[in-house]
Amino acid sequence: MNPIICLAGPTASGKTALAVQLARELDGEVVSCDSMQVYRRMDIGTAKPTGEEMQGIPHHMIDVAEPWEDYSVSRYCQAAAPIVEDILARGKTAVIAGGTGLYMDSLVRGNDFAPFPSTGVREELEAQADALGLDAMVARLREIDPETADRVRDRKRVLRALEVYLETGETITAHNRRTQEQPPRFTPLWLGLDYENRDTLYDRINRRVDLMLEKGLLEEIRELLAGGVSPKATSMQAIGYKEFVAVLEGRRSLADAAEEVKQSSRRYAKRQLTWFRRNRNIHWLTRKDTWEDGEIFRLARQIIQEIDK
RNA sequence: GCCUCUGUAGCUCAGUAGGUAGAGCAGCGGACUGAAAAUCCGCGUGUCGUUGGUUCGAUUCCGACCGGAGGCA
Repeated sequence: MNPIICLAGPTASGKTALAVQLARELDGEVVSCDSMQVYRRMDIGTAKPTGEEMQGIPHHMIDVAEPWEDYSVSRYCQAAAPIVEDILARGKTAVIAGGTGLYMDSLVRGNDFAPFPSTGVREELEAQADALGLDAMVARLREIDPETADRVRDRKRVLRALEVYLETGETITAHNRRTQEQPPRFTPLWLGLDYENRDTLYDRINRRVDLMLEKGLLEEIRELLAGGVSPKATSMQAIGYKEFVAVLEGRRSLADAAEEVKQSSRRYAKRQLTWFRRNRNIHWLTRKDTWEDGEIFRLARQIIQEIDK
């Protein structure tokens, strides 16, 4: 029996409930894999599991950062990997569940990240990009790392690739190749959650946004801002936060913002599915509209048992 | 009841002097190695209301009908 289960899926697909059910069944603990649930006091808008929903199952990697900090993949992996090891050492099952594909893949593969640039390097590159234009930066990248220059065209990645080279003297292509040659850190059993009909998932997302507002999302955001969190902080770029900050500042109507949150969440779900679809190891649990709660769990259990044989 | 306007993509609309059509938004697909709930790339998905007529050919012209909006009564 594989003591590591990765449970992937788009937002609002039911990961939280299934993760807890699996952990109960398999004597496990949940390791959250969510780039926004790491922040404390961002509870409603990130759909963080409540104490009741956790049903006594230990949950890790939730509330591990302050909302004014800039969290990152590497920080996540550094903290989560030892936790997974520890769960295994205690003879329990680690249920790694969440929707942040980059974090999950990086944790499992044991990705090594090029160091953060020394102060000023990123700012300098940003300034150059502003002055010379993105094309000029791509041209510069092409001289040192043509592979990345051909593949990548968005500003963030072009600048990051340059930054890594300037800082380490190694191209990001070489760095990635080197880390990918390493054997993966963990070899989990992969499960993916999806709905047979996209519209069903979208309905759930829409309803959940309304529910968040009813639970007091606006008040939660008000308190975060009052507590000194800048609207520019990474945490405030989360869907359901950045839009409602504008409402609190009187710059847009609640109805208008709520619509955008729903739409952004739907697009986000689509991007998550795109990310996970390319993972050929995932056993997809496709939920049909007619299914009742519990059926998805029975399917998951059945798949786990079959693989075990 | 009569008159006028209107009906084209999921929505708002453009267009074809007759040769089966295109924008925005929505949607769909993809990429992704220290911001990833971020960032970026690609793709029109269509009984042109219905039905007759004219025509080699009708979404386009003509008639009728159906739906919508407004006006007169």
